[in-house]
Amino acid sequence: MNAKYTPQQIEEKWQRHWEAGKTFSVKEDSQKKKYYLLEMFPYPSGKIHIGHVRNYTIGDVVARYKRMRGFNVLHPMGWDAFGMPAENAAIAHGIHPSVWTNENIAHMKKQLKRMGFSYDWDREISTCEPEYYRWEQLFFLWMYEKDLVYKKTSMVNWCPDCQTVLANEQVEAGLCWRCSNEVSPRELDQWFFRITAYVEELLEHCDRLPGWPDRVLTMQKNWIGKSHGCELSFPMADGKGDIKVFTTRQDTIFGATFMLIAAEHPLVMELVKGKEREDEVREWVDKIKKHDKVMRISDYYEKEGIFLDTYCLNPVTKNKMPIYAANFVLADYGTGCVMAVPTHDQRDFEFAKKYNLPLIVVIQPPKKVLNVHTMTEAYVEEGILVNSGPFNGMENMKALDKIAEYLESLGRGKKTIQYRLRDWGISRQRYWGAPIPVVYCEKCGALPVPEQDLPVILPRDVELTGEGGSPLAKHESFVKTSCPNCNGPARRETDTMDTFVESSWYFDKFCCAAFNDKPGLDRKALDYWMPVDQYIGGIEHAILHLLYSRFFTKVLRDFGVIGVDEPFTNLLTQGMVCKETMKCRQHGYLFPDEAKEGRCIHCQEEVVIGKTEKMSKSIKNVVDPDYLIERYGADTARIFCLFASPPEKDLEWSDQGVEGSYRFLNRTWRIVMDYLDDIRDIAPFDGSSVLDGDLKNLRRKTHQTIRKVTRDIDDRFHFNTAISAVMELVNALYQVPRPAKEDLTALSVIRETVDSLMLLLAPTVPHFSEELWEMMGNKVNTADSPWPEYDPTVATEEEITIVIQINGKVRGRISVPIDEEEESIKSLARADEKIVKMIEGKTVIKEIYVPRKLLNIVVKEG
RNA sequence: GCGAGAGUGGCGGAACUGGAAGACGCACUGGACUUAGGAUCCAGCCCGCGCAAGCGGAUAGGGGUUCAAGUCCCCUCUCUCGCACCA
Repeated sequence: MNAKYTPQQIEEKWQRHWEAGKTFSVKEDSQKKKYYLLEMFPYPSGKIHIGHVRNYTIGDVVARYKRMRGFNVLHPMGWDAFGMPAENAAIAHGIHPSVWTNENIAHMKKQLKRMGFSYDWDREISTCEPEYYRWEQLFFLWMYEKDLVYKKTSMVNWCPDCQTVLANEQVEAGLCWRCSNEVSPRELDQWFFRITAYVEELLEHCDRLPGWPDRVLTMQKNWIGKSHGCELSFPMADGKGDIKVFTTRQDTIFGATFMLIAAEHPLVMELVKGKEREDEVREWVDKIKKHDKVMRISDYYEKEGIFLDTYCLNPVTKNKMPIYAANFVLADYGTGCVMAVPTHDQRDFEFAKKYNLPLIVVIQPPKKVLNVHTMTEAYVEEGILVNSGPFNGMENMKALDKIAEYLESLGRGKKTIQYRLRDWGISRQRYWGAPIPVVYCEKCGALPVPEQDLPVILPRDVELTGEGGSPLAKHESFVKTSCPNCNGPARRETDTMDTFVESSWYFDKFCCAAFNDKPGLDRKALDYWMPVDQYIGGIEHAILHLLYSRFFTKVLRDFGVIGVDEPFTNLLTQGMVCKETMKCRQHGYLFPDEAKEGRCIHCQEEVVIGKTEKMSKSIKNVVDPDYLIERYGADTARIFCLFASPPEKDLEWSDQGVEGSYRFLNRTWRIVMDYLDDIRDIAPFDGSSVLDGDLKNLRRKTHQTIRKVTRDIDDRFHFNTAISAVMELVNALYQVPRPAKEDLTALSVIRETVDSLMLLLAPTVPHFSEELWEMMGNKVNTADSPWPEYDPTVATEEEITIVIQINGKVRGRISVPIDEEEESIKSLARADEKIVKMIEGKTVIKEIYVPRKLLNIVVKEG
């Protein structure tokens, strides 16, 4: 008899069972309702960390639950296998990135299997294989044809540490998203995906994603950054041409007194060409260009500019406006030129003060009067227009449209929309990525690789030195090729694609992993499985990955490859796993096992407990999943991750909490084992006889628990409260006096409770549940059993407590049958000794009765 | 600066649409069983006064709406996250 709970043995047994029986492999089945559950696939960095454990446990519970509810569940797993760490490891240790990556994949796969996740491993994909990335090269060609791919020379974000370009989305406050080093500008030839072609749809569809957290949608909307405004043109004072600006504040046009141009803008040098100041301006521009982006956005640099010895005219006031180049104007937003209204824009105000430029107030606030001589900051609130010709006296916000129309009638402007979103630069000067399928011919220029020549396979035999630049550029047999147009000598593109390209369509590939005909995606399979019903991953991908995936889905839809507009119907962003940090004065940060009884194991110095932060190797506050599995088993790790906090919140790791979860499993195991011999051959209670007392209560509690757990999982993924409900049921089972062996009715009620417990726990602690379930003599595994149903009649309480309030304060409680009439409750309350005393001598103004909850008697003195 | 979210016992967290604040777990305290237990089972556990039944207070702080507010509204404070010279 297996009396003791030994997770290690049980877990291996069931994992073998699932693998041998291919329990979780799925096929399209038009008879069954599909459910596609996806967790963000991992980068194979080497080992699974607790963040993965949490993410995948949440997903696994939902997948297993939906399966028990009768859905045809697709729950795949794969590897986001291209990326820089592989290349860095190659440079540091002389291992080829593919070897490093594949070894990591093998190890992490083993770890995932040890967690008991219900993946369909037949669909495993690895994005670094040509069978995968060849299709994205094909999509690239199609996009090229549709003008959704283009090349341009541009200032790019260059990370000197990673030796590569970063997309705008990958620069965080001027720092590289990966290595946190400063990003500097650099001029490079880059390939771009025209994500801006879909900007309006990407924005509009945000409102069609009710299953996404508001936070993520807001972040996406802000990132897209739609602004309504005007494009205005200001004639040059010398009559030669004009300068165009974008503004959202055309209401302030009468106050525009000077013009600003981004320092990097080509117009700057054009305007001073041949003038006395040309050299001075060039020097200044060069200086500004050298400033790091990170410095320019901080307050470190003051606003500064340089006069270009040129004027334009304000189209409505006809005033002469001096033109300056300025360091704070963005070259790639709007037209790169800005009309400056110093009275109503703080930046322009500071600039005007510094260079002694004229101010004109055009908006007066409601309560005070602005004076250009005494103003200390720009007035940016709403007000009444002044000094604005025909618009004087209007509210500035209401004048926006009128002024736009007026400027339009003058032929000086038109309403436009600007977006913050820029196109997605995908060129990376790295080796370990998908080659961009392009060749350069001396005669014919840049040409896409013909479709029949795909895939462009990433060669294996390269030398990785870490000296910068792509190693592919030095690989002669890769680089040298012939022009598809003239057959003359040509060179291949040696940049590779941003790895976010692979993760923008992997969820499609999972639907048809084995499908290898053009275009690599099987429309029939996609039509069955897509969209993903539930996507789960970290909030850190709220913009990057999720926006790119949405874009790619729309592109593939327009190619007819897929039939959905949006890839992910519901999105859950799980919180981070945090833990307190520990420090020793001599040895710095300590790993958990470097501290024993509050002392450092190296020097016996007392350990200082630091603040709780996201688990990270660099501050050593990590927990090794392997250790957890060995010590407690995967089921304990799983249930703890779910129980400690709701999934969208951060989880604070607690070793004692893990112990508590382990204790709960042991406690449950013990009571089931205790009853095992008596209930193994007994069928669950079928409702054919009338129960009372403890048994009736236990059965009610059982059905209530089924109801609670079902709702908690279904409605809101609150696994923590679902688990606490199950704990209550176990506690209730312990409270029931042990029935006699002959009391078959009692034992059948116990059996019903134990069966329900195992089924309710099956998605959370699958090995544990399967083992006990099997021991109880069940023939069909929990994984293949239907989710338990509750009987609402059984779950309903018979006696309820009605709270009696006087003036909103709880003054008593009475116990009544569930269907007690309002009138009789009122008279019961009035008869209550305590209540009588409290309302004596007072006037009852009214009584508020909330059915089955409370009675509030409102009284007043006298 | 702009935007979003959060603030509840010693701790993690419950409280669904306004209706018993603190479920469940951890920690702690006591008891039982034990040679022993850091195993297990049972019980107690927001704060103040009280032997007690009870009374009063309490959901960051202040105000409001309501018969009734952790929940709705307004103001203030604190923290977290995202964007950040986007004209």
